[in-house]
Amino acid sequence: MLRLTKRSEYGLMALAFLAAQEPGVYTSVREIVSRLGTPRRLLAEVLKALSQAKVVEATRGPGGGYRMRTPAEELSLSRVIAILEGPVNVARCASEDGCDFQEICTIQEGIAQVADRIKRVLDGYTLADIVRAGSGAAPVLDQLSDPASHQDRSVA
Amino acid sequence: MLRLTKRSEYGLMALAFLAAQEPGVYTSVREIVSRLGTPRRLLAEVLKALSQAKVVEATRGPGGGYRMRTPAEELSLSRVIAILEGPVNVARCASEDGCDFQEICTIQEGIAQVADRIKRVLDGYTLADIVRAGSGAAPVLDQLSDPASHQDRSVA
DNA sequence: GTTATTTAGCACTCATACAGTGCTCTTTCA
DNA sequence: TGAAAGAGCACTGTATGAGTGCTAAATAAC
Ligand code: SF4
Ligand code: SF4
Repeated sequence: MLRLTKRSEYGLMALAFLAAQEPGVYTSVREIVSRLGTPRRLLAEVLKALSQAKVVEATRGPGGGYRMRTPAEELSLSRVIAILEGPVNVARCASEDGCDFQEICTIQEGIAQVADRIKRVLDGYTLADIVRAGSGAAPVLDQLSDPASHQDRSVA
Repeated sequence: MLRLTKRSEYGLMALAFLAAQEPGVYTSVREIVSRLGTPRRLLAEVLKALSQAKVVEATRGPGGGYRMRTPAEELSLSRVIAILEGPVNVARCASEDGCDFQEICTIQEGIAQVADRIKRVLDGYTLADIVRAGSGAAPVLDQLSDPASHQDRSVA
């Protein structure tokens, strides 16, 4: 359906929250959930995955919890998605499970291009960008990836 | 999983095939399937949907089938996807079913931006572009939607 | 060192969307 | 009149997504 999963969204919300905390301090799942209102256990699963991927780090016991490990400016959206729901493959032939039509498929190249462009968008957005957008500082990016611009080039 | 459904892919393959036929002639599902190797009934469903959406037109009876109705140059990828699997909504809060977190969500704006950019990519690609890419005419679009370019603007 | 707190690990269940199929009806041409 | 082809309807199986329960291991405080 070409939609982000809740795992990704919960993960991003939690990361945005963690990134806004005082650097170095640990925040427990309990507290994060009390702010976000997400299902407790599910967010725990998500944070565990992010921890294993070294995006955040954890400490157990009283006063324990999670804190950022990768700077928000260096954490791309595609990275988060890849951790939480697997690698982004708009075209199934690019994924490991492949596609039965690869031999005869005439749209393969075209779809691959589209997939690549979408991948670039996801690669280009960092957690910092996501957070910043919510703070009113709406960046101007409308002249980028103009809907029609690539046609002008390719037809020539 | 952020992936195109088979409906969309089958649809695009069929459209690419139809667009390559002699203008005006009708091609039956039977014949299309014999070339593409897709499940017969499923492709029929897909083409029916495309027909109802006025993208292709159909004639029944012997010698009947489908032919293009919307020119390949005017048929965007997002249009095809919308017909075959519903409107593209990378962020669920933008869709009709909404999201429970909209009130407190800090990533809403950021995600909306990402979703918008992805939507633009899909809007910008036409069936003609998809077909053309397979014909060796690989357009240069690498300097578009540069992964880092929007950061430079937004930080300033 | 016992206890409370908190993450780690494991293994499920339930809901939804995707993929694919069967059968009948209507239209159309020979 | 009969064969060909799309239109309509309703259904089944499978995969993925969403969410939960329980136990073990680590850590800090008492
Ligand atoms: S592009 Fe062609 S080959 Fe690649 S997944 Fe889609 S259908 Fe299969
Ligand atoms: S962005 Fe925030 S509000 Fe929109 S869908 Fe994702 S979580 Fe819900």
